Amino acid sequence: MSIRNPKQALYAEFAAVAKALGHPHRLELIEQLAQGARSVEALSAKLGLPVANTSQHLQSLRRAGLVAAERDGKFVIYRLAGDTVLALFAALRTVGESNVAEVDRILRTYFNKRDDMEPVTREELASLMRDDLVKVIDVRPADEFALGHVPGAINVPLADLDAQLSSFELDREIVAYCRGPWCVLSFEAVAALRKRGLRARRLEDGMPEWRAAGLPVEASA
Amino acid sequence: MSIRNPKQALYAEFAAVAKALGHPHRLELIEQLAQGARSVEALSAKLGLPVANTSQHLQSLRRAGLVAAERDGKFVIYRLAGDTVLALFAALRTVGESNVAEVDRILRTYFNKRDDMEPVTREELASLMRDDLVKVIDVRPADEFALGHVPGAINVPLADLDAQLSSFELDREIVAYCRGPWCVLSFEAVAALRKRGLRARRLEDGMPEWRAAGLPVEASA
DNA sequence: GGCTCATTCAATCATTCAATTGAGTGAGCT
DNA sequence: AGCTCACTCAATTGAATGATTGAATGAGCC
Repeated sequence: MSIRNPKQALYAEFAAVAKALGHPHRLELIEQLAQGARSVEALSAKLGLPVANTSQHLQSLRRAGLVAAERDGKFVIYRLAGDTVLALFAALRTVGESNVAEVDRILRTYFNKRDDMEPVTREELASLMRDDLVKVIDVRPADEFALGHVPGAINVPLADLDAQLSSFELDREIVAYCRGPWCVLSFEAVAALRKRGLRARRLEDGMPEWRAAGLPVEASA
Repeated sequence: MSIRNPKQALYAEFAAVAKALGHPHRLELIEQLAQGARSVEALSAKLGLPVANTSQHLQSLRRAGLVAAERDGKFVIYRLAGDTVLALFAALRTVGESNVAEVDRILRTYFNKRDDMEPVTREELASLMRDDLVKVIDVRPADEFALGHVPGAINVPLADLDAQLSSFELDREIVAYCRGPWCVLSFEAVAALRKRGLRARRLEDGMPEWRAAGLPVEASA
């Protein structure tokens, strides 16, 4: 590196942070870590990547200050470096959503974007839950549910939805949530429930945003 | 590209946006465009880069949806694609500031970070100006000042500061501002003014943030 | 100590990126 | 039309990145 003025030095650092976000796998890692801290092995299984590859991506995220790692026995547990990372991720999504035509196309194709899928806001759900007016289902895999979920929610991974249908009362609205704003699972869960004649809506965003909003979180043993 | 599920497709798009931010020159371009729309030539002069290189960086920003371009006679005028871009840039700075040790070191070395340089908030300045209690100086180059500035501010590029010193009343506090939160110019202006016995403070952040906050902006002819 | 397992490191190869150069395009001007 | 000027494109070079492989490290466990 040649001699730089302070501004260039700062911008080089910021660019390094942005560069670390510039790979789909690393964004997926951040999404996963937003659910809770995990080992390299767990993350590599989630993403379906070789462990060495996962490790390298995690290290580049760590060098950029986006995640932190600490050893726990044989495992190395990675976690997000702070709440600002989540805010950055959200800002990135917002820009993509509002400025990239392809993103809009994908959202309209695969998600029934803003059509009949109007989500429940977090505040609305908190209020509905106080009055016990809704049943809340968490459609994420069991391990993510275990790391933290909306208090009182029950875990119904998508594959188990049919099996558990009989336990749903017909007169109570169901609210489904997932990892984040565009987790297909909650869209599919709502679609499936409606097809069976139940009233169902999605929660806006997902678990990390619920937590970031300062709302209560319950963790399993 | 192989067949991807919707999430991977979305994340590939978001990663492309992040990648576009992953180069210091492109961040500088965004900072410049945050002051106002400019031609390729003007931007290349500002950054001190060859025109062709500037053009290519601008094009990669455009492909990512971060800036837009339109032809005006012989010139091609680039501008930011929207307010969300500024929010993303701010989020990136926040992450860098809170998570990257090197950023902290630079800020402490070159800027007197948060020591005796406590900035004036935008709201405070708006109020002080209503009562005509302060003199506001814009220390950016004249061309940036012309694209939009705080109403009533006078343009005093750093080089002209000494020459204009005599016009400053001793009993009125001076508030200096610049391009953004870490534009050295306003730090240096405040330091120089204080050395000469004047009361001076910086405005928090800079012009783009003032504009984004919905405060009034005045443009020169 | 020696074994196992999670993770990291090191080496390799293919791909992509950044900067430079010089040629090409398109709008205005005479 | 022919010229100028602002910008873009295309081709080249060297550097950086990403995926894969297999070997090293380091912490627990026997």
